[in-house]
Amino acid sequence: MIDYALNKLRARDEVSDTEEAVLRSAISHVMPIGKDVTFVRADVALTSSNILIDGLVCRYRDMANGERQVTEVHVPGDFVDLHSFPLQRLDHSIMALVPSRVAVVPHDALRAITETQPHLTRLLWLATTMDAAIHREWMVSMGRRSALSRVAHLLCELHARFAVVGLTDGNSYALPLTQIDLAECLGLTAIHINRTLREFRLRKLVTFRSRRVVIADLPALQDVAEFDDNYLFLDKRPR
Amino acid sequence: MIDYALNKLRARDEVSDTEEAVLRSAISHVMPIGKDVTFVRADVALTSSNILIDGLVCRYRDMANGERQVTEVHVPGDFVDLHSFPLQRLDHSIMALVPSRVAVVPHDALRAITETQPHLTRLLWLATTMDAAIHREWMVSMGRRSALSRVAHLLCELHARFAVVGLTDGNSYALPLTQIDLAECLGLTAIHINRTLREFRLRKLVTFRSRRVVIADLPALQDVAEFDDNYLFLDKRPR
DNA sequence: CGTCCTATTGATGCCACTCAAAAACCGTGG
DNA sequence: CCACGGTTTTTGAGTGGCATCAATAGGACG
Repeated sequence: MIDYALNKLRARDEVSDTEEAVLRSAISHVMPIGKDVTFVRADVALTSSNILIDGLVCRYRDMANGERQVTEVHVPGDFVDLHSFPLQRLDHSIMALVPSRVAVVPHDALRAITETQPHLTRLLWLATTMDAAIHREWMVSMGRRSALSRVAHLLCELHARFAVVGLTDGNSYALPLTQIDLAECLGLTAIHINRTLREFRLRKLVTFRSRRVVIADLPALQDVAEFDDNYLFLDKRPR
Repeated sequence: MIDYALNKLRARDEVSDTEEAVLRSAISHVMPIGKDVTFVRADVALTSSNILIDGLVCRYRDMANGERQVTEVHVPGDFVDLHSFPLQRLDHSIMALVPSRVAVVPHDALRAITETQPHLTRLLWLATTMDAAIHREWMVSMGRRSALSRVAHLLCELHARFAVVGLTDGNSYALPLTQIDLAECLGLTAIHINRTLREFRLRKLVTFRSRRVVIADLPALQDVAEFDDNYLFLDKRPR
Protein backbone atom coordinates (compact mmCIF):
# COMPACT_ATOMS: atom_id res chain seq x y z
CA MET A 1 0.00 0.00 0.00
CA ILE A 2 2.72 2.42 0.96
CA ASP A 3 5.34 0.48 -1.00
CA TYR A 4 6.17 3.53 -3.10
CA ALA A 5 6.75 5.56 0.05
CA LEU A 6 9.08 2.87 1.37
CA ASN A 7 10.88 2.80 -1.99
CA LYS A 8 11.35 6.54 -1.68
CA LEU A 9 12.74 6.35 1.87
CA ARG A 10 14.91 3.32 1.11
CA ALA A 11 16.48 5.18 -1.80
CA ARG A 12 17.93 7.53 0.89
CA ASP A 13 18.58 5.30 3.93
CA GLU A 14 17.89 1.90 5.44
CA VAL A 15 14.41 1.33 6.85
CA SER A 16 14.30 -1.56 9.32
CA ASP A 17 11.52 -4.11 9.36
CA THR A 18 10.39 -2.70 12.69
CA GLU A 19 10.24 0.83 11.29
CA GLU A 20 8.35 -0.41 8.26
CA ALA A 21 5.84 -2.12 10.56
CA VAL A 22 5.49 0.99 12.71
CA LEU A 23 4.85 3.16 9.67
CA ARG A 24 2.35 0.70 8.22
CA SER A 25 0.47 0.49 11.49
CA ALA A 26 0.35 4.28 11.71
CA ILE A 27 -2.10 4.33 8.81
CA SER A 28 -5.69 4.62 9.96
CA HIS A 29 -7.38 4.13 6.61
CA VAL A 30 -7.19 4.65 2.86
CA MET A 31 -9.12 7.48 1.30
CA PRO A 32 -10.02 7.67 -2.41
CA ILE A 33 -10.09 11.19 -3.85
CA GLY A 34 -11.85 12.27 -7.00
CA LYS A 35 -10.26 14.29 -9.76
CA ASP A 36 -10.03 18.02 -9.00
CA VAL A 37 -11.15 17.50 -5.41
CA THR A 38 -9.40 19.66 -2.84
CA PHE A 39 -9.00 17.33 0.13
CA VAL A 40 -6.85 19.56 2.34
CA ARG A 41 -7.69 23.23 2.72
CA ALA A 42 -5.41 26.07 3.74
CA ASP A 43 -5.76 27.54 7.22
CA VAL A 44 -7.86 24.70 8.62
CA ALA A 45 -6.70 22.86 11.76
CA LEU A 46 -5.48 19.41 10.74
CA THR A 47 -5.14 16.17 12.73
CA SER A 48 -3.78 13.82 10.09
CA SER A 49 -1.41 13.71 7.14
CA ASN A 50 -1.59 11.80 3.86
CA ILE A 51 0.74 9.51 1.94
CA LEU A 52 -0.02 9.37 -1.78
CA ILE A 53 -0.62 5.76 -2.79
CA ASP A 54 -1.46 6.31 -6.44
CA GLY A 55 -2.60 9.13 -8.66
CA LEU A 56 -1.19 12.63 -8.73
CA VAL A 57 -1.85 15.53 -6.40
CA CYS A 58 -0.61 19.10 -6.11
CA ARG A 59 -0.31 21.77 -3.47
CA TYR A 60 -1.51 25.19 -4.59
CA ARG A 61 -2.45 28.69 -3.57
CA ASP A 62 -5.32 30.68 -5.04
CA MET A 63 -4.76 34.36 -5.76
CA ALA A 64 -7.29 37.13 -5.28
CA ASN A 65 -7.69 37.59 -9.05
CA GLY A 66 -8.50 33.92 -9.58
CA GLU A 67 -5.03 32.88 -10.71
CA ARG A 68 -3.44 29.85 -9.11
CA GLN A 69 0.13 28.97 -8.24
CA VAL A 70 0.99 25.32 -7.80
CA THR A 71 3.86 24.98 -5.33
CA GLU A 72 4.58 21.27 -5.67
CA VAL A 73 3.44 18.24 -7.62
CA HIS A 74 3.41 14.99 -5.69
CA VAL A 75 4.07 11.55 -7.13
CA PRO A 76 3.05 8.24 -5.51
CA GLY A 77 5.11 7.57 -2.39
CA ASP A 78 5.25 11.22 -1.37
CA PHE A 79 4.11 12.12 2.14
CA VAL A 80 2.04 14.95 0.70
CA ASP A 81 1.22 17.06 3.72
CA LEU A 82 3.57 15.79 6.38
CA HIS A 83 4.35 19.47 6.97
CA SER A 84 1.00 19.78 8.68
CA PHE A 85 2.25 17.60 11.54
CA PRO A 86 4.59 20.26 12.97
CA LEU A 87 2.61 23.16 11.52
CA GLN A 88 -0.86 21.89 12.55
CA ARG A 89 -2.44 23.70 9.64
CA LEU A 90 -1.27 24.52 6.14
CA ASP A 91 -0.65 27.72 4.26
CA HIS A 92 -1.90 26.11 1.03
CA SER A 93 -4.50 23.70 -0.26
CA ILE A 94 -4.03 20.26 -1.78
CA MET A 95 -6.05 18.74 -4.60
CA ALA A 96 -6.00 15.58 -6.70
CA LEU A 97 -5.11 16.16 -10.35
CA VAL A 98 -6.46 12.71 -11.25
CA PRO A 99 -8.47 10.18 -9.24
CA SER A 100 -6.07 9.23 -6.45
CA ARG A 101 -5.78 7.32 -3.20
CA VAL A 102 -4.05 8.41 -0.02
CA ALA A 103 -3.12 6.58 3.18
CA VAL A 104 -4.26 8.66 6.13
CA VAL A 105 -1.85 8.91 9.07
CA PRO A 106 -3.23 10.56 12.23
CA HIS A 107 -0.94 13.10 13.85
CA ASP A 108 -1.27 11.14 17.11
CA ALA A 109 0.50 8.23 15.43
CA LEU A 110 3.20 10.56 14.13
CA ARG A 111 3.65 12.02 17.59
CA ALA A 112 4.08 8.49 18.95
CA ILE A 113 6.77 7.87 16.32
CA THR A 114 8.67 10.99 17.48
CA GLU A 115 8.48 9.65 21.05
CA THR A 116 9.76 6.14 20.34
CA GLN A 117 11.36 5.97 16.89
CA PRO A 118 14.09 8.61 16.58
CA HIS A 119 15.58 7.22 13.38
CA LEU A 120 12.22 6.94 11.66
CA THR A 121 11.49 10.46 12.89
CA ARG A 122 14.64 11.70 11.17
CA LEU A 123 13.55 9.97 7.96
CA LEU A 124 10.17 11.67 8.06
CA TRP A 125 11.87 14.98 8.82
CA LEU A 126 14.12 14.29 5.85
CA ALA A 127 11.07 13.92 3.62
CA THR A 128 9.89 17.43 4.52
CA THR A 129 13.33 18.95 3.98
CA MET A 130 13.46 17.32 0.54
CA ASP A 131 10.18 19.09 -0.22
CA ALA A 132 11.86 22.35 0.78
CA ALA A 133 14.75 21.58 -1.58
CA ILE A 134 12.28 21.08 -4.42
CA HIS A 135 10.63 24.38 -3.45
CA ARG A 136 14.02 26.11 -3.73
CA GLU A 137 14.64 24.62 -7.15
CA TRP A 138 11.26 25.89 -8.33
CA MET A 139 12.15 29.35 -6.99
CA VAL A 140 15.33 29.26 -9.04
CA SER A 141 13.26 28.28 -12.07
CA MET A 142 10.69 31.01 -11.65
CA GLY A 143 13.22 33.66 -10.70
CA ARG A 144 15.98 33.01 -13.20
CA ARG A 145 15.05 30.56 -15.93
CA SER A 146 13.35 31.28 -19.28
CA ALA A 147 10.02 29.67 -20.10
CA LEU A 148 11.76 27.07 -22.27
CA SER A 149 14.22 26.20 -19.54
CA ARG A 150 11.50 26.11 -16.89
CA VAL A 151 9.34 23.64 -18.79
CA ALA A 152 12.37 21.48 -19.55
CA HIS A 153 13.36 21.53 -15.90
CA LEU A 154 9.96 20.41 -14.66
CA LEU A 155 9.85 17.56 -17.16
CA CYS A 156 13.34 16.46 -16.04
CA GLU A 157 12.40 16.68 -12.37
CA LEU A 158 9.25 14.61 -12.78
CA HIS A 159 11.18 12.07 -14.84
CA ALA A 160 13.70 11.68 -12.02
CA ARG A 161 11.06 11.53 -9.29
CA PHE A 162 8.88 9.01 -11.10
CA ALA A 163 12.00 6.93 -11.73
CA VAL A 164 12.74 6.71 -7.98
CA VAL A 165 9.46 4.89 -7.39
CA GLY A 166 9.66 2.87 -10.59
CA LEU A 167 6.97 4.68 -12.56
CA THR A 168 8.96 5.46 -15.69
CA ASP A 169 9.35 3.43 -18.86
CA GLY A 170 12.87 4.34 -19.88
CA ASN A 171 12.76 7.96 -20.98
CA SER A 172 8.99 8.10 -21.01
CA TYR A 173 6.36 8.47 -18.31
CA ALA A 174 2.66 9.07 -17.81
CA LEU A 175 1.87 12.66 -16.84
CA PRO A 176 -1.87 13.33 -16.60
CA LEU A 177 -1.52 17.11 -16.44
CA THR A 178 -3.10 19.67 -18.74
CA GLN A 179 -1.12 22.55 -20.22
CA ILE A 180 -3.11 24.72 -17.82
CA ASP A 181 -1.73 22.71 -14.90
CA LEU A 182 1.82 23.10 -16.22
CA ALA A 183 1.28 26.84 -16.54
CA GLU A 184 0.10 27.03 -12.93
CA CYS A 185 3.20 25.15 -11.79
CA LEU A 186 5.61 27.34 -13.70
CA GLY A 187 4.18 30.84 -13.35
CA LEU A 188 3.38 31.06 -17.07
CA THR A 189 0.22 31.10 -19.18
CA ALA A 190 -1.20 27.99 -20.80
CA ILE A 191 -0.81 29.66 -24.18
CA HIS A 192 2.89 30.12 -23.68
CA ILE A 193 3.23 26.54 -22.43
CA ASN A 194 1.67 25.44 -25.68
CA ARG A 195 4.17 27.41 -27.77
CA THR A 196 7.02 26.12 -25.65
CA LEU A 197 5.95 22.50 -26.11
CA ARG A 198 5.76 23.10 -29.85
CA GLU A 199 9.32 24.38 -29.75
CA PHE A 200 10.43 21.20 -27.97
CA ARG A 201 8.66 19.11 -30.59
CA LEU A 202 10.39 21.00 -33.39
CA ARG A 203 13.76 20.60 -31.69
CA LYS A 204 13.04 16.88 -31.21
CA LEU A 205 13.88 17.04 -27.50
CA VAL A 206 10.64 15.90 -25.91
CA THR A 207 6.96 15.43 -26.71
CA PHE A 208 4.01 15.72 -24.35
CA ARG A 209 0.90 14.25 -25.92
CA SER A 210 -2.10 12.33 -24.67
CA ARG A 211 -0.92 12.62 -21.08
CA ARG A 212 2.48 11.07 -21.70
CA VAL A 213 5.95 12.60 -21.75
CA VAL A 214 8.40 11.02 -24.17
CA ILE A 215 11.90 12.37 -23.83
CA ALA A 216 13.69 11.97 -27.14
CA ASP A 217 17.02 13.46 -26.07
CA LEU A 218 17.48 13.50 -22.29
CA PRO A 219 21.00 15.00 -22.20
CA ALA A 220 19.93 17.84 -24.50
CA LEU A 221 16.77 18.42 -22.45
CA GLN A 222 18.76 18.52 -19.21
CA ASP A 223 21.12 20.92 -20.90
CA VAL A 224 18.31 23.32 -21.82
CA ALA A 225 17.02 23.03 -18.25
CA GLU A 226 20.40 23.35 -16.55
CA PHE A 227 19.10 20.30 -14.70
CA ASP A 228 21.24 18.76 -11.96
CA ASP A 229 19.57 16.13 -9.77
CA ASN A 230 21.62 16.97 -6.65
CA TYR A 231 18.59 18.77 -5.13
CA LEU A 232 16.63 15.51 -5.17
CA PHE A 233 19.07 13.84 -2.74
CA LEU A 234 19.13 10.51 -4.49
CA ASP A 235 22.15 9.19 -2.61
CA LYS A 236 21.70 6.59 0.11
CA ARG A 237 23.40 7.27 3.43
CA PRO A 238 22.65 6.89 7.15
CA ARG A 239 20.58 9.76 8.57
CA MET B 1 23.29 34.21 22.79
CA ILE B 2 20.49 32.28 21.14
CA ASP B 3 17.84 34.41 22.82
CA TYR B 4 16.40 35.44 19.47
CA ALA B 5 16.07 31.79 18.50
CA LEU B 6 14.25 31.08 21.75
CA ASN B 7 11.99 34.09 21.12
CA LYS B 8 11.17 32.65 17.75
CA LEU B 9 10.34 29.18 19.11
CA ARG B 10 8.42 30.57 22.09
CA ALA B 11 6.26 32.61 19.73
CA ARG B 12 4.97 29.22 18.49
CA ASP B 13 5.00 26.91 21.54
CA GLU B 14 6.26 26.54 25.08
CA VAL B 15 9.95 25.75 25.51
CA SER B 16 10.72 24.27 28.91
CA ASP B 17 13.75 25.27 30.96
CA THR B 18 15.18 21.82 30.36
CA GLU B 19 14.74 22.13 26.61
CA GLU B 20 16.31 25.57 26.68
CA ALA B 21 19.28 24.16 28.57
CA VAL B 22 19.60 21.24 26.16
CA LEU B 23 19.56 23.57 23.19
CA ARG B 24 22.09 25.94 24.75
CA SER B 25 24.43 23.08 25.59
CA ALA B 26 24.16 21.78 22.02
CA ILE B 27 26.16 24.79 20.82
CA SER B 28 29.82 23.99 20.34
CA HIS B 29 31.06 27.51 19.64
CA VAL B 30 30.27 30.88 18.12
CA MET B 31 31.64 31.74 14.71
CA PRO B 32 31.99 35.30 13.37
CA ILE B 33 31.46 35.64 9.64
CA GLY B 34 32.63 38.52 7.47
CA LYS B 35 30.44 40.37 5.02
CA ASP B 36 29.94 38.53 1.72
CA VAL B 37 31.60 35.40 3.07
CA THR B 38 30.03 32.13 1.97
CA PHE B 39 30.30 29.93 5.05
CA VAL B 40 28.25 26.95 3.87
CA ARG B 41 28.74 25.60 0.36
CA ALA B 42 26.35 23.55 -1.73
CA ASP B 43 27.03 19.85 -2.19
CA VAL B 44 29.61 19.60 0.59
CA ALA B 45 29.12 17.03 3.37
CA LEU B 46 28.14 18.88 6.55
CA THR B 47 28.44 17.90 10.20
CA SER B 48 26.97 20.95 11.92
CA SER B 49 24.22 23.53 11.54
CA ASN B 50 24.13 27.23 12.43
CA ILE B 51 21.81 29.48 14.40
CA LEU B 52 22.05 33.13 13.38
CA ILE B 53 22.87 35.23 16.46
CA ASP B 54 23.12 38.62 14.80
CA GLY B 55 23.62 40.03 11.35
CA LEU B 56 21.84 38.91 8.19
CA VAL B 57 22.51 35.90 5.98
CA CYS B 58 20.95 34.45 2.86
CA ARG B 59 20.76 31.13 1.09
CA TYR B 60 21.40 31.30 -2.64
CA ARG B 61 22.10 29.40 -5.81
CA ASP B 62 24.50 30.53 -8.53
CA MET B 63 23.45 30.08 -12.15
CA ALA B 64 25.71 29.07 -15.01
CA ASN B 65 25.50 32.56 -16.55
CA GLY B 66 26.62 34.27 -13.34
CA GLU B 67 23.16 35.26 -12.15
CA ARG B 68 22.15 34.45 -8.61
CA GLN B 69 18.87 33.50 -7.00
CA VAL B 70 18.47 34.06 -3.28
CA THR B 71 16.05 31.49 -1.85
CA GLU B 72 15.69 32.83 1.68
CA VAL B 73 16.85 35.71 3.84
CA HIS B 74 17.51 34.84 7.47
CA VAL B 75 17.03 37.14 10.44
CA PRO B 76 18.61 36.68 13.88
CA GLY B 77 17.10 33.69 15.68
CA ASP B 78 16.73 31.63 12.51
CA PHE B 79 18.24 28.16 12.47
CA VAL B 80 19.77 28.91 9.10
CA ASP B 81 20.80 25.51 7.80
CA LEU B 82 18.99 23.10 10.08
CA HIS B 83 17.90 21.39 6.85
CA SER B 84 21.43 20.02 6.54
CA PHE B 85 20.85 17.82 9.59
CA PRO B 86 18.46 15.43 7.82
CA LEU B 87 19.89 16.16 4.38
CA GLN B 88 23.59 15.91 5.37
CA ARG B 89 24.52 18.33 2.60
CA LEU B 90 22.78 21.29 1.04
CA ASP B 91 21.56 22.07 -2.45
CA HIS B 92 22.49 25.74 -2.00
CA SER B 93 25.13 27.95 -0.44
CA ILE B 94 24.81 30.36 2.46
CA MET B 95 26.54 33.71 2.84
CA ALA B 96 26.55 36.63 5.26
CA LEU B 97 25.09 39.83 3.83
CA VAL B 98 26.65 41.85 6.67
CA PRO B 99 29.20 40.89 9.33
CA SER B 100 27.35 38.26 11.37
CA ARG B 101 27.75 35.71 14.13
CA VAL B 102 26.37 32.18 14.22
CA ALA B 103 26.11 29.57 16.98
CA VAL B 104 27.44 26.28 15.65
CA VAL B 105 25.44 23.17 16.57
CA PRO B 106 27.08 19.83 15.69
CA HIS B 107 24.80 17.28 14.06
CA ASP B 108 25.80 14.80 16.77
CA ALA B 109 24.13 17.05 19.32
CA LEU B 110 21.03 17.33 17.14
CA ARG B 111 20.93 13.57 16.77
CA ALA B 112 21.08 13.26 20.56
CA ILE B 113 18.13 15.66 20.81
CA THR B 114 16.10 13.44 18.45
CA GLU B 115 16.95 10.46 20.70
CA THR B 116 15.96 12.03 24.00
CA GLN B 117 13.88 15.19 23.43
CA PRO B 118 10.89 14.40 21.25
CA HIS B 119 9.11 17.69 21.90
CA LEU B 120 12.19 19.77 21.19
CA THR B 121 12.71 17.64 18.09
CA ARG B 122 9.24 18.57 16.90
CA LEU B 123 10.02 22.25 17.49
CA LEU B 124 13.17 22.02 15.39
CA TRP B 125 11.27 20.14 12.72
CA LEU B 126 8.70 22.93 12.88
CA ALA B 127 11.42 25.49 12.18
CA THR B 128 12.33 23.73 8.92
CA THR B 129 8.71 23.42 7.82
CA MET B 130 8.26 27.15 8.44
CA ASP B 131 11.18 27.71 6.06
CA ALA B 132 9.33 25.61 3.50
CA ALA B 133 6.23 27.76 4.00
CA ILE B 134 8.30 30.87 3.31
CA HIS B 135 9.71 29.17 0.22
CA ARG B 136 6.17 28.56 -1.01
CA GLU B 137 5.21 32.18 -0.46
CA TRP B 138 8.22 33.30 -2.48
CA MET B 139 7.17 30.90 -5.26
CA VAL B 140 3.76 32.53 -5.28
CA SER B 141 5.47 35.93 -5.50
CA MET B 142 7.75 35.01 -8.36
CA GLY B 143 5.12 33.06 -10.24
CA ARG B 144 2.12 35.32 -9.93
CA ARG B 145 2.89 38.74 -8.47
CA SER B 146 4.01 41.89 -10.31
CA ALA B 147 7.33 43.50 -9.50
CA LEU B 148 5.60 46.14 -7.38
CA SER B 149 3.66 43.53 -5.44
CA ARG B 150 6.73 41.33 -5.02
CA VAL B 151 8.84 44.09 -3.51
CA ALA B 152 5.99 45.13 -1.24
CA HIS B 153 5.54 41.54 -0.13
CA LEU B 154 9.18 41.04 0.78
CA LEU B 155 9.23 44.27 2.79
CA CYS B 156 6.09 43.17 4.63
CA GLU B 157 7.51 39.71 5.32
CA LEU B 158 10.76 41.04 6.72
CA HIS B 159 8.86 43.54 8.83
CA ALA B 160 6.84 40.71 10.36
CA ARG B 161 9.83 38.44 10.86
CA PHE B 162 11.99 41.13 12.45
CA ALA B 163 9.05 42.00 14.69
CA VAL B 164 8.89 38.44 16.06
CA VAL B 165 12.39 38.75 17.46
CA GLY B 166 11.95 42.37 18.52
CA LEU B 167 14.13 44.00 15.88
CA THR B 168 11.64 46.53 14.56
CA ASP B 169 11.01 50.09 15.65
CA GLY B 170 7.30 50.42 15.00
CA ASN B 171 6.86 50.41 11.25
CA SER B 172 10.54 50.79 10.56
CA TYR B 173 13.49 48.40 10.59
CA ALA B 174 17.14 48.16 9.62
CA LEU B 175 17.66 46.26 6.38
CA PRO B 176 21.30 46.26 5.26
CA LEU B 177 20.57 44.95 1.76
CA THR B 178 21.52 46.55 -1.55
CA GLN B 179 19.05 46.91 -4.39
CA ILE B 180 21.12 44.22 -6.09
CA ASP B 181 20.40 41.87 -3.17
CA LEU B 182 16.68 42.62 -3.40
CA ALA B 183 16.76 41.88 -7.12
CA GLU B 184 18.43 38.53 -6.46
CA CYS B 185 15.74 37.66 -3.90
CA LEU B 186 12.85 38.55 -6.16
CA GLY B 187 13.94 37.36 -9.59
CA LEU B 188 14.16 40.93 -10.93
CA THR B 189 16.96 43.27 -12.02
CA ALA B 190 18.47 45.86 -9.74
CA ILE B 191 17.42 48.58 -12.20
CA HIS B 192 13.81 47.54 -11.96
CA ILE B 193 14.02 47.34 -8.18
CA ASN B 194 15.20 50.95 -8.25
CA ARG B 195 12.24 52.09 -10.33
CA THR B 196 9.88 50.13 -8.10
CA LEU B 197 11.26 51.74 -4.95
CA ARG B 198 10.85 55.15 -6.57
CA GLU B 199 7.20 54.29 -7.25
CA PHE B 200 6.72 53.42 -3.57
CA ARG B 201 8.31 56.71 -2.58
CA LEU B 202 5.98 58.62 -4.90
CA ARG B 203 2.97 56.76 -3.56
CA LYS B 204 4.16 57.48 -0.02
CA LEU B 205 3.84 53.81 0.99
CA VAL B 206 7.38 52.99 2.04
CA THR B 207 10.94 54.29 1.72
CA PHE B 208 14.15 52.27 1.68
CA ARG B 209 17.14 54.54 2.20
CA SER B 210 20.49 54.24 3.95
CA ARG B 211 19.80 50.63 4.81
CA ARG B 212 16.55 51.29 6.61
CA VAL B 213 12.96 50.50 5.65
CA VAL B 214 10.36 53.01 6.83
CA ILE B 215 6.82 51.91 6.16
CA ALA B 216 4.62 54.98 5.88
CA ASP B 217 1.35 53.17 5.25
CA LEU B 218 1.42 49.53 6.33
CA PRO B 219 -2.17 48.62 5.43
CA ALA B 220 -1.75 50.10 1.94
CA LEU B 221 1.58 48.31 1.50
CA GLN B 222 0.08 45.00 2.60
CA ASP B 223 -2.75 45.64 0.17
CA VAL B 224 -0.37 46.12 -2.76
CA ALA B 225 1.44 42.95 -1.68
CA GLU B 226 -1.69 40.87 -1.02
CA PHE B 227 0.19 40.15 2.20
CA ASP B 228 -1.35 37.76 4.73
CA ASP B 229 0.89 36.61 7.59
CA ASN B 230 -0.74 33.20 7.94
CA TYR B 231 2.22 31.55 6.22
CA LEU B 232 4.51 32.75 9.02
CA PHE B 233 2.65 30.68 11.63
CA LEU B 234 2.71 33.31 14.33
CA ASP B 235 0.14 31.59 16.54
CA LYS B 236 1.24 29.81 19.69
CA ARG B 237 -0.05 26.28 20.21
CA PRO B 238 1.29 22.96 21.49
CA ARG B 239 3.20 20.97 18.86
C1' DC C 1 -23.88 14.41 -31.38
C1' DG C 2 -23.98 18.34 -28.69
C1' DT C 3 -21.38 20.38 -24.93
C1' DC C 4 -17.54 21.51 -22.29
C1' DC C 5 -12.81 21.47 -21.67
C1' DT C 6 -8.26 21.54 -23.78
C1' DA C 7 -5.06 22.52 -27.48
C1' DT C 8 -3.54 25.47 -31.05
C1' DT C 9 -2.52 29.58 -33.72
C1' DG C 10 -2.41 34.66 -34.95
C1' DA C 11 -2.24 39.58 -33.73
C1' DT C 12 -1.12 42.92 -30.52
C1' DG C 13 0.51 45.02 -26.14
C1' DC C 14 3.04 45.72 -22.00
C1' DC C 15 6.05 44.76 -18.14
C1' DA C 16 10.43 44.07 -17.10
C1' DC C 17 15.08 43.50 -19.34
C1' DT C 18 19.18 45.37 -21.70
C1' DC C 19 22.34 48.84 -22.82
C1' DA C 20 24.39 53.19 -21.63
C1' DA C 21 25.87 56.72 -18.64
C1' DA C 22 25.98 59.88 -14.88
C1' DA C 23 25.55 60.84 -9.96
C1' DA C 24 25.89 59.56 -5.23
C1' DC C 25 27.99 57.01 -1.70
C1' DC C 26 31.64 54.77 0.94
C1' DG C 27 35.79 52.99 2.63
C1' DT C 28 40.75 53.73 2.25
C1' DG C 29 45.07 55.80 2.10
C1' DG C 30 47.91 59.80 1.31
C1' DC D 1 40.86 66.36 5.46
C1' DC D 2 40.53 65.36 0.92
C1' DA D 3 41.59 62.69 -3.23
C1' DC D 4 40.46 58.38 -5.23
C1' DG D 5 38.51 54.02 -6.93
C1' DG D 6 34.92 50.87 -6.51
C1' DT D 7 30.31 49.95 -5.54
C1' DT D 8 25.60 51.31 -5.51
C1' DT D 9 21.92 54.23 -6.99
C1' DT D 10 19.54 56.66 -10.41
C1' DT D 11 17.73 57.94 -14.93
C1' DG D 12 16.91 57.53 -20.09
C1' DA D 13 16.12 55.02 -24.40
C1' DG D 14 15.16 51.02 -26.77
C1' DT D 15 14.07 45.97 -26.95
C1' DG D 16 12.01 41.56 -26.22
C1' DG D 17 9.72 37.71 -23.90
C1' DC D 18 5.69 36.49 -22.30
C1' DA D 19 0.85 38.08 -21.58
C1' DT D 20 -3.54 39.29 -23.46
C1' DC D 21 -7.23 39.12 -26.69
C1' DA D 22 -9.57 36.59 -30.18
C1' DA D 23 -10.91 32.66 -32.61
C1' DT D 24 -10.81 27.91 -34.38
C1' DA D 25 -9.90 23.05 -34.00
C1' DG D 26 -9.70 18.88 -31.48
C1' DG D 27 -11.16 15.43 -27.84
C1' DA D 28 -13.58 13.43 -24.05
C1' DC D 29 -17.86 12.26 -22.31
C1' DG D 30 -22.69 11.88 -21.25
